[in-house]
Amino acid sequence: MKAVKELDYSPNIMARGLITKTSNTIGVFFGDQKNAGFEHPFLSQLITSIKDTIGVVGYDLLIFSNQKRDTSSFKSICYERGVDGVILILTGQRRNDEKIFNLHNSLPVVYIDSVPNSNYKKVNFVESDNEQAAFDATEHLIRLGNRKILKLAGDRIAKASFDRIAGYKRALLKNNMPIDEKLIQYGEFSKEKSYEIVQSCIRNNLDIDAIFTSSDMMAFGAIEALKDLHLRVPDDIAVVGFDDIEQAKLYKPALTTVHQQSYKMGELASKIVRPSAM
Amino acid sequence: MKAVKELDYSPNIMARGLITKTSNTIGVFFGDQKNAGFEHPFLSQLITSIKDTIGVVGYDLLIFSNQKRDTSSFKSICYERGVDGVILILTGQRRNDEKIFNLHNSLPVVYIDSVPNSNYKKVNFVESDNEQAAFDATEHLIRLGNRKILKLAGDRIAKASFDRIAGYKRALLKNNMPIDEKLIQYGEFSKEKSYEIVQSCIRNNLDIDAIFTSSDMMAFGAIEALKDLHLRVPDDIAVVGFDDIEQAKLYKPALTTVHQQSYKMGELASKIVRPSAM
DNA sequence: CTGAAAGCGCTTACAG
DNA sequence: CTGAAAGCGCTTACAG
Repeated sequence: MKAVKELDYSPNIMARGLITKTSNTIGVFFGDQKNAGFEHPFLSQLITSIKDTIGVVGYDLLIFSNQKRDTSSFKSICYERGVDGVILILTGQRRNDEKIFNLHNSLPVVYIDSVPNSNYKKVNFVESDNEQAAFDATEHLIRLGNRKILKLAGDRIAKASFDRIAGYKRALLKNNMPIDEKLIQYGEFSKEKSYEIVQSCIRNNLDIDAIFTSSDMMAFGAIEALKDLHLRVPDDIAVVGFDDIEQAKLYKPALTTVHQQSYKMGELASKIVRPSAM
Repeated sequence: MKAVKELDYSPNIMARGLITKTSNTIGVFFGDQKNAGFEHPFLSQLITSIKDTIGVVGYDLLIFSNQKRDTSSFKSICYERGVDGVILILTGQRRNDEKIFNLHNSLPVVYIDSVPNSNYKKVNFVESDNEQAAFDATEHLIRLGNRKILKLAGDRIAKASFDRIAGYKRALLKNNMPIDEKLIQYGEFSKEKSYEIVQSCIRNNLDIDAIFTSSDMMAFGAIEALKDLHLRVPDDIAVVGFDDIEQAKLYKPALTTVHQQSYKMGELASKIVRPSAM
């Protein structure tokens, strides 16, 4: 131990990993689209929480960023880097079933808020109760007297997207309101895309009195579009977001939104991926 | 190659690394204090940009999160994980010279916005021209007629902190204004700490007409404190921030602030740490 | 050009 | 209990 100190020695984890088949590393796959980078506050909070939670029990965090191997399956990428578990946060990203194939039976896997709809019965995942949350948010808008609520949904892939639409529909049905498919648009969780959709809806005289978006960033895009068209929020058109990111509080007037416990979600995912250690 | 496809084979990077002494991995040390996590938009943009830049040339990103080895030196941590280069983003964090000792001559190292003041002549670092930026911002406040400008500085360690104070001082001197050390306070880049400082300054009747903070988050803390004391911004007290994070734009009225090109900084740091590959 | 051997720095049985 | 050997999955010289 004296020599260890003197030489500032520490064991080479690669050599150790060759034997023990462990690396004390948790891998994370992160959306690679613009709207799904760390800049998104909800996602960066997830990462912070994962980093902290696994750090306490001795793990480092590997972010898969290498774009030169985009044809490999997630399974082989995980094997290649020898991670002990993997967390998938693929919000807003095209999911390729081929890439995910076989991943689940080779190491601990958990999705956060982005389990593919076709797959969610077979895998671990952490998410908010999106259906109920969307139901509550929509009812809130209805109680305020709104009747023509535009649902600015996420993508057509993730369970979270579908569930938020389902909650919206359930609230309409419960209040004996018709479901108009033209009032359901897909903003891909993108502020810019949402801006465009709202601009085009208003310009095409779509009759709406409120907008319920599937993320706060989408809500900001929607509000910007409304303002640019000289519509007042919420007087002319009410807007409700989803996520409750920091900006929602700072925004004046503060954005009405659905809170997601991002820190807790990251923590829980970390514990699922390393059940023994935590 | 047919077998490779069929078996979904990919080489074990640990075994390969044992021979080649490379891992196609860039390590990142990140501040571990509350105010320096990914939740800080400036920092999460840096990480996004590093992730993207190194990803294009085939690298993954290792975030050192393991808290169980906090006594090791950075050098031994890097050796242990076999990273090919390391980026240090230690804003707002106590820097321990012992930990950094010897790191610089064992692998490519670059600091972002956080080089220890005692060390900055010997190492690579990427930063804004903080002195000039602080000078410009302070002059802006002076031109608006402000005479008693509180400098809400960062910490007492980082070069960026000192440089922003230096720029502030130079602007005062150039305009024949006295430098009052009581008007320089350290907010540790923290919103909460800044809130407290401003509260206590005002309660103690410190005579100020403007505040120049060293980060936007600190500016938000300052503004919150002023509002809670029923002071108007900017009518009673003007506030200028630093960073130009997304929130600064969304805030109403928009926060006056100094722009930092965070994406470019991350990109540049990535290129320095892997000069051959980019 | 092909194929077997040596060796990277560890851990884990195993022999002494 | 101590110490040498085998082996993890690769790469790189080297022999054939």
